[in-house]
Amino acid sequence: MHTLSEENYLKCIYRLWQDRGQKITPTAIAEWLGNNPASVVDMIRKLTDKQLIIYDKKKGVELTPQGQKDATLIVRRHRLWEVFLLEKLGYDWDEIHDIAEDLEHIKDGTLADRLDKFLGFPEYDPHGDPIPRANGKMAKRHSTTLADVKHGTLCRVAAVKDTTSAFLQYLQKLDINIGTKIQLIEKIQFDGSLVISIAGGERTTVSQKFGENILIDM
Amino acid sequence: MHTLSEENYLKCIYRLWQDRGQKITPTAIAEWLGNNPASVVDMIRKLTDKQLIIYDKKKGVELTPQGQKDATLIVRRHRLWEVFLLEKLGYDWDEIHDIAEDLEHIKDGTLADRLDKFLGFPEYDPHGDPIPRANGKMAKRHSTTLADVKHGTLCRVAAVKDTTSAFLQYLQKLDINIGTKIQLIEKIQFDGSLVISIAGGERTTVSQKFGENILIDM
DNA sequence: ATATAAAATTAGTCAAGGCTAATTTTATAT
DNA sequence: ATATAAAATTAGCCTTGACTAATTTTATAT
Ligand SMILES: [Mn+2]
Ligand SMILES: [Mn+2]
Ligand SMILES: [Mn+2]
Ligand SMILES: [Mn+2]
Repeated sequence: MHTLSEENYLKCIYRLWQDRGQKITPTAIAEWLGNNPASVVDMIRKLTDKQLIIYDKKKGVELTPQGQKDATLIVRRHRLWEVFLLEKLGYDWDEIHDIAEDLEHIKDGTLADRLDKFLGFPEYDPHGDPIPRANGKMAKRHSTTLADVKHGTLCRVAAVKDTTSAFLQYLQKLDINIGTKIQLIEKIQFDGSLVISIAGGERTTVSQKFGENILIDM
Repeated sequence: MHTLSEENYLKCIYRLWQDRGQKITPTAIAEWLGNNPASVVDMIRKLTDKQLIIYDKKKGVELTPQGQKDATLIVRRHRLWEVFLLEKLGYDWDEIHDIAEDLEHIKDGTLADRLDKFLGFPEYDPHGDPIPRANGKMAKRHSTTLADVKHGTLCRVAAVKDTTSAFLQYLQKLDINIGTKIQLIEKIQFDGSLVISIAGGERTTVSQKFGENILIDM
C-alpha cells in the first residue's frame, strides 16, 4: 500500500496527465504540490521503484497501468467523499475539497464501494468532475470552456476547473452553479473579457481567466 | 493541532485513565499501543511540552484539562464514525473499529458536529460506549460485567469491553448483540466459567474472561 | 557556436516517530 | 540489607519526506 505522500504525488501526476497532453516535468509537479523540485526528484525515484510511474527525461513522467489504476481509485474516493460532504453533511461547495483531500487516503477494501452505493452511484462530483466507477471507467470529462465558445452561444455550466474557495465563492456570489445556463453575449477583443448573461439575467462582465475555468455543455 | 501519532497516544492515555483508576506508566502505554517503551518516553516528553499531560514518576501520566478535552474530541469522532460505518454503510460490528481508527484523525472544525446531526445525535456507539457530546459531556459508562452479577440475574447486554474482531465474531456466533437479554444460570467455582441462557434460549457455557468483557444493565 | 537562463539533479541537513542496546532507577524477594 | 528482576531512561540509529545550497544538464537567444 502507498503512503499518504505517495498517494498525493500519484494523484497530482494523474491530474497533470489528463489535464493537458503536456509533458509532466519535476518542476510542474513541484509547482502543483507547492513542493521543492528536489523533493519531487526523490519521490519520482520512489514511485519508479514501485513501478507506478516511468520517468524519461524526454517524455517526462508517465503513469504505468498500475499507477493509473491506483491514481484512479484515489480520485474516486476523493470525489465520492465530496458528494457525501455536500449532500449528506450540508457543507458548502467551497469547503469540501480540503476535507476530501484527507478522506481520500482512508484505505479499506470496500469503503469506496459502500459509500458509492450509499450515495446512489453518483456520476459527477459537486464540481462537475466525473467519478471513476468501481471498474475504473468513468464518464467523459467536459473540455469546452466558456472562453472557447462563439458569442451568442447559450451554454450550461457542466463543471469548474479551478476548485479553490476564492473561485467557488465568486461563483456563489454570481449565483452560478453546476447546471446554470449562461449565454455568452460578447467577447472583448482587448483582454478577452466576457460579457455574459447568467440564467437569463442582466449582463455581467467576467475575465478571460474566469471563462477558462468554467467547463460547459450545450 | 496534533499529529496523528500524538492523537493516538492521547486517546490511549484517555482510555487507560478511565478504564481503571490505575497508574498510567510508560510500559502500560507501550503495551496498549504495541510500541517500544523508549518511544513512549519520547512521546511523553512531547505531550508534556504541549501541556497535554503531566508526568510524575510517582503518579504516572495524567491528562491536563486541555489533554482531556482534546482526547475526548478524538473519542467523539471515533465513535461517531463507527455509528456511520455500521448504520449507513452497512459494515459489520467487527469491521468498524479499524476504519474509525483512521477516520478519527480527520480534522475539520464542524465535521464531528455535522456527522453527529446527520446520525441523529446517537448516545452510544455500536459497541455500547457513550459518545461524548459536542460540549464534552457524555452519558455514564456501564461498569458492571456479566462476571460480576449473582447467579439467577437477568441482565441486558449494554456494551462490550473488548472490541477485537475475535471477540465480536464470537458474539455474533452466539447471537449476542447490544440489547440482548442474558440470564446468568450458574457460576462454576473451579474456573469462573459462566452458564448462561441467551435470549431465553438453551444453556451455554462461556469463560470468565468472556463474562468480564460484557458490560450489562439490569 | 556560445553565453545565459532554466531545469534537473546531487549532497547534505532536519524533524517526526519509530527501533535496539546499554544503562540507570525502582521494586521485590530472600 | 542485599541480590535480582522489572521498569524507565538514555544514546544512537533508521526511514520518510521535506528543505537549502551547490552542481550539472538542457534549452534558448544572440
Ligand atoms: Mn490528499
Ligand atoms: Mn471535486
Ligand atoms: Mn487512530
Ligand atoms: Mn466503539
